[in-house]
Amino acid sequence: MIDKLIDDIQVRCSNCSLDTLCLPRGLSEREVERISEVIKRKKTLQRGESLYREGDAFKGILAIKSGTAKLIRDDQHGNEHIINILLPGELLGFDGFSGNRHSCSAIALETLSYCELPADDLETLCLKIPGLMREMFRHTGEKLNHDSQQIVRNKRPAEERLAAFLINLSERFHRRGFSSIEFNLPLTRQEMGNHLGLALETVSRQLKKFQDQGLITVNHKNIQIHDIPQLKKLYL
Amino acid sequence: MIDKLIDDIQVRCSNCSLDTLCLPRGLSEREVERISEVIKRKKTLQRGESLYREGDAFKGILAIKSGTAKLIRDDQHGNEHIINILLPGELLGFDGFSGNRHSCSAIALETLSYCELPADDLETLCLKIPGLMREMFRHTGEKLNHDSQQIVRNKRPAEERLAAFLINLSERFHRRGFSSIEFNLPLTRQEMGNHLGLALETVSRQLKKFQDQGLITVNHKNIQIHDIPQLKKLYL
DNA sequence: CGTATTATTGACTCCATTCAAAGATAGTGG
DNA sequence: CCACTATCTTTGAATGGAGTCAATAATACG
Repeated sequence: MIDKLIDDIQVRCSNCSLDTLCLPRGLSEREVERISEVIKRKKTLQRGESLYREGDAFKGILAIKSGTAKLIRDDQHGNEHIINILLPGELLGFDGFSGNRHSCSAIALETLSYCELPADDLETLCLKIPGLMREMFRHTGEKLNHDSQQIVRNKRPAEERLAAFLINLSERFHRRGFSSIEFNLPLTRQEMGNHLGLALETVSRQLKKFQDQGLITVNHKNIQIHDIPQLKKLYL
Repeated sequence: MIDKLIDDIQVRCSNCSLDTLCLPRGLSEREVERISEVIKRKKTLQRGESLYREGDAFKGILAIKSGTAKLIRDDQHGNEHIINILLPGELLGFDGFSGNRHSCSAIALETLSYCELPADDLETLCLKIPGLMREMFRHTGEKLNHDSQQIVRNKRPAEERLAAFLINLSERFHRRGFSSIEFNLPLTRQEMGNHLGLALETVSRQLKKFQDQGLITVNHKNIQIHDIPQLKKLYL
């Protein structure tokens, strides 16, 4: 009973600490109020549990509230390919837009809570709230840009890919109020490899090389970045 | 004067031979009539001319009427990366959805004619024609799927990438009423390399290998596919 | 017909993968 | 609390696929 009340309060986007990052970012106060009425707070997941699986029916656009997730596709050889990493305030589910079936799976990388803008309401809501439609288009556009950027980046040498990945994480953590120079990788070496198109050994060796060069300090999943400009130089 | 009349007639989607492939595919007859009123027929382009350039303001969603185009991003080293190839009836421009600026350039690969659904009308039209909004979402979803598929495929060996590329072209030509076993590549070896993340020499060698294996016959840009199932086996 | 672009082919090189083994960490249950 | 196991990470050595360099050939174009 109390839990339900708390949920009702927390799910209001205007009370959410992520309102400057998440869907509300591009919406007016009134518009946020209206989408708040249909946004559903979903149950918390543990590492390894899925937000949705490839082939699932599209149920709605999701927003990470806390924790991180990976967006993956499995190939015919049983290898996992990580298309993207999702941080709090980021949206996912757009891969379900075509054919109303998801073409990717979304898996929690750690304890994760999230919200859902149900598919049923999405269309009606877009008609009533033009700002929402614009935001949906903008977000899909950003996803497209991310993917094409990824296609380009994956052709570069291991050193550049990893440098770009670290800086990208750093900047995204920073925008969420975390430190940009010290954070924990939400991924294993294997997963970083899957994301960057490298063998896990290559990731390990490359991290060590950055450390030997004094650019970073690696301690298992903990990363300290000492020289952001130098790291950026490697791929810019 | 006469030209203008012809244009007015041709631009009506219901009279267009591509109406089963292009935007009209997912729309009712009435809906097609309504979008026809705002669709603009654009002037014909020659090889190398651009439909839009990276950084350009988003002006609308485009549809290829005849000819082919490439969607590219240039990296910091002046290398061109081909994100996608566009055939008649296919839509492009979605990379302009975020920030109202294009993040890619679209360049004609041969003489090309195309239509435009202007950005100004897009939003109002989506509000009036729910089917159009659904179609826009579906198309962006398909673009996302294509890109993530590309990310996965680009990690595979050269042989698989090229086989998949040839079969993909074959099937898309087929859907447009062309032969699936004989067609002209709209790309140079260099461009195929740029698309598949390979050196042009690798493309050339790999094509020769397929030919030596009796899978295809290559004659400059002309390709004859002799054994589609075997070619598919290489990557499935 | 000459020039520029595009394609083929060979030889060499190198970056990243693969294979292999050892070391470290976290989680589990006795 | 510690042993035990599974998972993850590091490091080395060898291999190989594709890139680079270079020269030639073929084609398209003005």
